[in-house]
This record gives sequence, structure tokens and C-alpha cells, in this order.
Amino acid sequence: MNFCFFSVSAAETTSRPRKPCNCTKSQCLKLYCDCFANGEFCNMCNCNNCFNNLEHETERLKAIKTCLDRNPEAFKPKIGKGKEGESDRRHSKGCNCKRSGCLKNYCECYEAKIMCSSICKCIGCKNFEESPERKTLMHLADAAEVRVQQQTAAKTKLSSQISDLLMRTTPVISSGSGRLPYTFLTKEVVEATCECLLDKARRAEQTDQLTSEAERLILEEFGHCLMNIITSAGKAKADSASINC
DNA sequence: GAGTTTGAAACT
DNA sequence: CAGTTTCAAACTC
Ligand SMILES: [Zn+2]
Ligand SMILES: [Zn+2]
Ligand SMILES: [Zn+2]
Ligand SMILES: [Zn+2]
Ligand SMILES: [Zn+2]
Ligand SMILES: [Zn+2]
Repeated sequence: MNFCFFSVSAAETTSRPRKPCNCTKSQCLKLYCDCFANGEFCNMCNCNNCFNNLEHETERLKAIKTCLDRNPEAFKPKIGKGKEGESDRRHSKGCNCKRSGCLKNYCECYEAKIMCSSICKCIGCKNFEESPERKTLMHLADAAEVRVQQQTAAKTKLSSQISDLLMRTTPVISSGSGRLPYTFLTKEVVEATCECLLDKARRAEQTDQLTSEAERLILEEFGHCLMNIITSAGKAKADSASINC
């Protein structure tokens, strides 16, 4: 629904997007910092007293040496895995979880989307192939993914139909009155809007228990749709007016 | 957004 | 090596 096509411009033209860190006490020179741990400089991060940059080259190299001294494999390909002959995707050291059941992102195995293995020393692990808890979680996860995709699809459809209609009908609209052209309320737009709202309703039905809250969300979404239509109609009128003058 | 929970990394 | 502390992120409300 929002027409921002220019959002991904300056950020990652060359490198893949990395989540910015928020370190405050490590100066991004310890493995606590994900940027540093991945052998990368901090870029577009929210850290304080960051030394993980070219301006602190000396300190940085010193820190790297310290880490390497503690663990020579500290900066190795990480999750030691890949298709190395037989070695499946395995965590190099295994996790040591005690309270997460290895089914939350606290667990490095789960975070890497891999099963725990024999080298893990976790307690109460539910992150193994046959685990019912794990399967349930997976189901819920991709169900949510489907819902998001449906919502996105509905919004895209509505947007495209509105702009489509804008192209097709703009030259014809020339009513000089102060009213907006109601020709926008076509079958297509109404259907797309209903689809959008229905999708929102289905989503709310499964997440929010409170009916009043669900109604509020749907109404809010309707407001967005209506705003989009009104704005488009207004633009069309303005355009046709400028053409006539 | 504030506060809590968690486990890797660091330290002793 | 084991026990403790520190840390930043994941999570909860
Ligand atoms: Zn950092
Ligand atoms: Zn960073
Ligand atoms: Zn930093
Ligand atoms: Zn784990
Ligand atoms: Zn594990
Ligand atoms: Zn586990």
C-alpha cells in the first residue's frame, strides 16, 4: 500500500544486509559483537564507543589477535558445516542450552535452523528431527508465513488495480465540479478492497482473541484502503485539470 | 519501550 | 578445567 520504491538505495549496494549491532560496553572488539565475530567492520550500527572501524585499526588488530589466541578457530567459517563430504550441517561446538529447549533463538543451533547433534550438551533438548514440539513450531511458523504472503498479495493487487485504473481512466475525467470522480468505485476496486479486508479479518481471527480489537484493526485497514482510493482519485482529478488548462 | 531471560564469551 | 561474571540479543508484557 505504501509506494516507496526507493527505500533500498544507499545501504547495501555491494554487501549483503547485516543486522546492526547495539553494543555499548565491548567497543565491538569482543566476540559479543556479531559484526566483530563475523570479521566485519561495523557499518550502519547503533553501537557506542565503537572501535570496530578503520579509525581504530591498531586496537582492532590487537583484539583480533587476542581472540585468535584464545581460540584459533574464532573467525573460522563459523557454523562448521556445508557439504564437506560427510559432515552434515552441524554446529562446530554444539550448544549448551539449559532452559530454552533449544526451540528459541537463544539456541545457536535453532538459530542456524539446524538440529542439535551429539556434540551438543543441552539439557531438555527438543530440537531433534522427531520432536513433536519442534514439528508443531515449524507448522505454526510457515502458517504465519503464508498469512503474511496472502496479505501482501492482496495489498499489491489492490494497488496495481488502482494505478491501472488511473492509467485507463484519467484522460476521460474532466468534471469541473469540486467532487472527486466516483468512477473509481468500480467492481475491481471494490472487490480488491473486500479481499484486503477479508484477509485482515482472517488474520485477526487467528491471532487476536478480542473481537473488539479485531474490529478495530479491520476498520483501520479499511481506512488505509479508502485513503489510497481517495488520494488516487484526487490525483486523477488534479492531473486532468492541469491537462485542460 | 521497559524489563526479563538466556546462553556464549570473558574472566578468575 | 569449573565456577562466576559480563554482555548483547531474544523474548515477554
Ligand atoms: Zn557491535
Ligand atoms: Zn556493529
Ligand atoms: Zn560497532
Ligand atoms: Zn541449544
Ligand atoms: Zn544444539
Ligand atoms: Zn539442543
